[in-house]
Amino acid sequence: MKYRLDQDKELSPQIASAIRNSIIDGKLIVNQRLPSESELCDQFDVSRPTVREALKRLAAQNLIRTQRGATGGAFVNKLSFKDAYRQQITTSTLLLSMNAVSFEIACEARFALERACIPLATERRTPDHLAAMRAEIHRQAQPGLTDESFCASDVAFHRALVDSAQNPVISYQLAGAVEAIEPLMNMITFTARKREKIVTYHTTIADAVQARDAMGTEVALADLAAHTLELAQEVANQRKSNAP
Amino acid sequence: MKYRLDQDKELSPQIASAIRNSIIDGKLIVNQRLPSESELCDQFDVSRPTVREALKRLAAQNLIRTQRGATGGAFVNKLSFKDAYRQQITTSTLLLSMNAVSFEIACEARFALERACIPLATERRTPDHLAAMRAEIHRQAQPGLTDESFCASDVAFHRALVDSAQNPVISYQLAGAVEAIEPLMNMITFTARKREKIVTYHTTIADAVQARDAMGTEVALADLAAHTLELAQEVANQRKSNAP
DNA sequence: GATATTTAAATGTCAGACAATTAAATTCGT
DNA sequence: ACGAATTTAATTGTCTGACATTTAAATATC
Repeated sequence: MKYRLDQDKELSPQIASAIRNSIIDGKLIVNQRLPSESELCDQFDVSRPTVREALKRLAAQNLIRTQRGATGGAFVNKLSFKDAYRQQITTSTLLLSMNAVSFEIACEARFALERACIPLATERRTPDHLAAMRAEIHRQAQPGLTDESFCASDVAFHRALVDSAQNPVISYQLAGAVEAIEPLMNMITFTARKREKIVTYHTTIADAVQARDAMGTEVALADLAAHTLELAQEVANQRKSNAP
Repeated sequence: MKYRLDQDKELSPQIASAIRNSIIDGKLIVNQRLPSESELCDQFDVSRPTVREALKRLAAQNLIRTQRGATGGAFVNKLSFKDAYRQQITTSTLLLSMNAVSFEIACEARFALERACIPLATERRTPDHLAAMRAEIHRQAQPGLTDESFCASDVAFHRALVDSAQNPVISYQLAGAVEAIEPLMNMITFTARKREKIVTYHTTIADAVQARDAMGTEVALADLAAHTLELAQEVANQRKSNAP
């Protein structure tokens, strides 16, 4: 079955698009093998490099995987939540850095979105989730911790909170919000952040989650958001007075 | 300046990765021109098709754009919010369909996340935002509307609500949640959905936003969520009794 | 029958060529 | 000297054909 391409446009995006649509429409299902490269050459009436460029585009989106060898070929990939996380974090990170999003806007978005999971999190949290949160708090209180590790632990804490909602779609969506903003947060961590205070806020949040107190959790998270913004202001002011 | 690649692994992903990292690290900044393909061949010591496969991977992520001609080449793309939206919607849609996410989980996530924007939306909404919401409600009440148009208007309504928060990061994050779940919602629209009732809920939401009543908006949205879930249950039950 | 070898099919890479596009440089006419 | 038309050069897009590498299945060998 031949597929007609518009010869006036670039070919490889058209091929990629055609295959992508087949996947979205369900004409190609998960783990199904695509035709071999030479078969695709025949179908689309193009050369192998052109087909390969199209396939690489799809591989970049994790839509297909390729295997060499006799029974090899390109297979429709089951897009895992993990792959989707990673992609989303990369995209969000680039988006923030390239569009010069202010810390205020990013921080506002991050805490607003995180708030979304609280009713479900307080309702469904298990002892395991609580333990994970407590463990990170304990880590954050240790004196020898590097700034980097502290920041990672901070992310892990919020991740545990989000995961308490036990809704993979929410976890996926919030991964981008929480983790992409981490690089911006570092700016603060490395300078003004007072760990003790953060630990206190985290403890208040964990306590409220443990008590299944949605309102209390929301308030505590809002306090943390406000505190974070204050710190950012401080850092900004210091920079202004230091190097004018 | 030569760049060393691991010859035991595939080359084009390594090249793509190296360039991607340069962009993330800021070594390559927006609108900067990358070396020409033949220069990249020299730098990485590979052939042109290999370089091109790497570039196509980056193009698939909207990280670069290419231009032909004398002053052409590959340029670092400014990832726009719009591009990021589209990517996110595609990824989310595939993620939901491939992982057999239930309607309950998706719906729960969608409304939980949308709730995130309400405090900001009620505080910042302008007459324009209200007008956009009212316009969609008016459209939804018209009798001749196709199911498809009704669904599109539904999405536009919620989009206007989200945009009222006037935070582009929130709008971007929620685009995936709201729009990716639309295909799943269609399942309902085309069967049981009672438009009148939806219009009533939308009106209640718009009224609450107009009154800058955050709590009222949250309650109205929660009601809409509950109603949507009920409809889904109905549809599921009907299917069960129709074709057992 | 188990193990080693061969074979075939597929992707990964390379080399060189030509076409198409585009902006700059050049030429030509006035 | 200036403007318009033409040429030129640089760059990406595509093609052809070849070889290398990997992998599983088929075959041969002990």
